[in-house]
Amino acid sequence: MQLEHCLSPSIMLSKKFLNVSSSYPHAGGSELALHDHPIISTTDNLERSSPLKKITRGMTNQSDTDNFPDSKDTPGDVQRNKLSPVLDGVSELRHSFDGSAADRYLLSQSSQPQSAASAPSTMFPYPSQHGPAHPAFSIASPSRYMAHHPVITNGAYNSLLSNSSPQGYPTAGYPYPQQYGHSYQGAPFYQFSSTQPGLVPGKAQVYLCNRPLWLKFHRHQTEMIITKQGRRMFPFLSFNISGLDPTAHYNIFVDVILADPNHWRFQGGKWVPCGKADTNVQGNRVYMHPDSPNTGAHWMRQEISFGKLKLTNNKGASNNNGQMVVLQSLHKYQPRLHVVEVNEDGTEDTNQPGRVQTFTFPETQFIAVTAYQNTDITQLKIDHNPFAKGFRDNYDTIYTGCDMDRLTPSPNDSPRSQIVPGARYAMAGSFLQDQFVSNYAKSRFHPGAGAGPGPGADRSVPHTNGLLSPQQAEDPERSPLPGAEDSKPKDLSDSSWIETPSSIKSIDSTDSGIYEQAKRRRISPSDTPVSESSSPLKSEVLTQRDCEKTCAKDIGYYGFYSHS
DNA sequence: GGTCTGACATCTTGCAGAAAATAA
DNA sequence: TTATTTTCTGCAAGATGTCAGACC
Repeated sequence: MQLEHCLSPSIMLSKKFLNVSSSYPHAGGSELALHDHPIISTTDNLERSSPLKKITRGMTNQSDTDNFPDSKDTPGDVQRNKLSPVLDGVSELRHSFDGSAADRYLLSQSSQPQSAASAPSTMFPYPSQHGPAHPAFSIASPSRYMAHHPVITNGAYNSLLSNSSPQGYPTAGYPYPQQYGHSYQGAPFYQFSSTQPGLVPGKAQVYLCNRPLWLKFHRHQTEMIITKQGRRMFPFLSFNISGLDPTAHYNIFVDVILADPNHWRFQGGKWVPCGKADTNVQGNRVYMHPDSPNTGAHWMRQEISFGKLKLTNNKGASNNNGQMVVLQSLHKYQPRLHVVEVNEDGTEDTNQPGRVQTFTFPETQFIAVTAYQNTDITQLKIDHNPFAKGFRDNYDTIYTGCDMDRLTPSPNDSPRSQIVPGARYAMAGSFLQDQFVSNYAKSRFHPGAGAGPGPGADRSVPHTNGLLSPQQAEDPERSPLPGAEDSKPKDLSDSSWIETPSSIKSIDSTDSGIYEQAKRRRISPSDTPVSESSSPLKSEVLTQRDCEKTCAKDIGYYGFYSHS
């Protein structure tokens, strides 16, 4: 076997990148109205004559099992998909509870429009846009459209970012070269209209599945650790796609490009630009989904997760198996999703235009770091990443009981728990649970039980329109279930999370606010000591214990999960 | 002084094999 | 009763943030 065939397509793609100097493209496309949420998506008809495609299939398929078991068509997946219509039946209720959880289950194309209309719009499609606006990527000839260190410049949405950023980092003022796909319409299921400028009916729509979690981090300016051996992203990129031709074949991959031309530094508790970014760094910037190439039906059937994607600062990592993306510390990056229609054998069809679609989600921007700078980010990581559970304070004494409860296997609880056999796994947290489900589970835990912010209160980021200012993001539609309103769940969390404006709290939280408070007090230098007697922690513990008793008896609790 | 690196403790994940349950 | 499937258990590998020290 030729050595070249052993390489990941992403590696080979990156090789093409290396031959091109970086630039700051300014395509200057027309910018659509930008309302509540900016959409940055491009689709380009690019060159298509890639020899790479010919080797894609074999290599990626080979890595399917090893690298991406979650994306396979496991029985659990099938089961999950079968459940979708049923889950849709309670989607409206879930939206009342928790937008992130609803996101998860509203992915089904059969989702009910009426539900969507009343939903807090935590997830909505980002339709691709067609036209040579942003330097979208082409499998066939990536170098032509993207340098190895391409930069997307900050534009309209960054004004929103800067407005919403607690650090107030200056990000605006850089003309965005991309066209915006469409403006946010306020509904999670945006229907294409051929009359809309810049949109092409029948083209793919992409949902950022774990958008609420991304927004939480984005509020504080997401940081991603990069190490020599590679560090996984958290949150990781996870998408759902619709609008593909079920029978056509597609390659789906992610690349990471510079989000702005600055070198960043964490100073005075906030990120500030400091000099120019080094755009000459070479290395792999593309991560091909192991399932690629595959049919549109395959991609649309299941979540497309990039949980195994690793970030590294090791330039020599380019010759790994393509699992690692080489970045530079203290630079801001923007991941992008690319959907490329290919022939059944994985080769590109050179005769048809419009087969490359690129999607950019501003909330997934992050600054690469070798050590966390912002303690808020650290805390969010600890709170939401199951692997970091060991760093959660009071986990054993406070959290275990509720954790057990909230993860009690339920038919609908977690797609993940359906995939993994055994109660042990159902009980255990997982990325998916943490990213999508535990919010939901927490809602279960406090179905109007007046549980306060404990597990179920969110202290940081609203899930409605995460790029909005906290004031904007206050979701009037986020009405709790009857009873939850009476509980005034915000009260305690408001008092416990000092740094975070109360207005951006939501009931969407992956984890307990209890230990979050404890840790926040411990870590945050700006925190003021809270006397034990008056600590909300104690009251929350009591509340939580009460909840443990009541939840088990709560008929509504089970009814909420009942399919019938 | 800022940034990077590697060791560390803790936890999750994934796999293999055993045990239990079910079907033929 | 036997074969197959499902569930459970144990363990190694891997992922996490922290911390101290090295590097620039």
